[in-house]
Amino acid sequence: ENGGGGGGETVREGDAAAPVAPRAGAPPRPTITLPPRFALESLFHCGGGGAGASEVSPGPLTLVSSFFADDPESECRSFTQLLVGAMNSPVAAARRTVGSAGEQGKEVEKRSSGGELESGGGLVLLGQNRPPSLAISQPQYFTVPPGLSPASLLDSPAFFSSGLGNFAMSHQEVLAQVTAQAAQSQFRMSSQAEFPSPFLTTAATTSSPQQLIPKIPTLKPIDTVLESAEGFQSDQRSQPTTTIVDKPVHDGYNWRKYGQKVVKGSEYPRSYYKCTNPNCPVKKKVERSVDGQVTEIIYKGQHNHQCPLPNKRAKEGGSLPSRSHETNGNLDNPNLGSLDHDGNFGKLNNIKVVPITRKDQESGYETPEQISGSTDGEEVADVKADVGDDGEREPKRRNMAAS
DNA sequence: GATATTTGACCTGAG
DNA sequence: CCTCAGGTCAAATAT
Repeated sequence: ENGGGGGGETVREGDAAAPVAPRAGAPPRPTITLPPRFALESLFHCGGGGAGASEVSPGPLTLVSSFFADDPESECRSFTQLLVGAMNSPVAAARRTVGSAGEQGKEVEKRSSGGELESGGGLVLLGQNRPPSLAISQPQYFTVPPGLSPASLLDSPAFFSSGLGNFAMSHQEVLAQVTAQAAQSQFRMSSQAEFPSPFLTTAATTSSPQQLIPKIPTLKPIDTVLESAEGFQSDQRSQPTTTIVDKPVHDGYNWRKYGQKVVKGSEYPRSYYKCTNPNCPVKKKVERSVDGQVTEIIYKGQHNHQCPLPNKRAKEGGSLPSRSHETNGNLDNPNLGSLDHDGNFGKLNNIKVVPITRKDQESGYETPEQISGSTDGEEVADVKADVGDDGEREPKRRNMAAS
């Protein structure tokens, strides 16, 4: 049963362990050193960031989306598009047909066809919620961006060498790879485009898009060297595994780990985090390999607050400087628009944003628009229906107390 | 002492 | 109804 296959994932821990191993000459495995929290924050959510950055903190996804939409030149498409493309590709199709796809496959399929959020609590993959306005460049077929793309991905040994011979590669694996790689690209793209962060700027100005991949990691860091991930390093064409790096829990917000568990599907333990903000319902699940490399991150809900200041700890919570209106319960920040599902994106591997559903939505902060560019009343309806209370959870313990 | 993490137990929902 | 798996709680422990 170890089959899970997934496992292998080919994650070479050894390498990962060696964060910085600039093998002379060969730039094979760039180390990913992410900038300290503030960098990420400024990059993705807390918007603050850079001077030039829009004052509103657009969600990472939004950024990404808008970036792509904005920059056709890059030929890079949104993650969704990438996925779509991947799914539409013969190979993907073949895989689907094969039926090896698991639940995830279903999700993807749905997305590829509708591109809409699964309000039912489905996962929303990165870039999924591009607002209609941004969905423009959605190709019916997908084009392959030079720097990275489903095609190259599919074309890559990662996919083919292992999958070609046999479509045994689980859909999940494929998805993971696509996701990760796309995320990588988005990450760097958005970084360049939207955030003139010193780090990024430097990287952006000094390297070509493609070079950025390896570069990003080098964005350097002040002191926080996050583990490196295989996926990131070497060229995207040959990395089977998609481990990205970064300190799992730092995306600008403060998280408190409240649990960890080994899930069946993955051999890696999954950690559960909650946003430390008092009323923030956001949670996230982080899966990491034994090395601590993040293999998957799933966000749930939306922050009902601005992200804490970089230097300060979350506790300050509400005292964010000028962050305009953070209407509680309704951050309808136009920019956040489609997704700011809490600015996540900090991590790159598999990033999923899950709309709060039922019990998770105690606060019901999200709005349909935010969740998916498409208005999906369901979500909200659900939220409201369930959100009777303020946010306190009165879950199971009730029973305990009763007894 | 306060806060965060770890970890085993418990609860819930799905099959 | 039972079992399994995922998710969460909260005491213990660490920082």
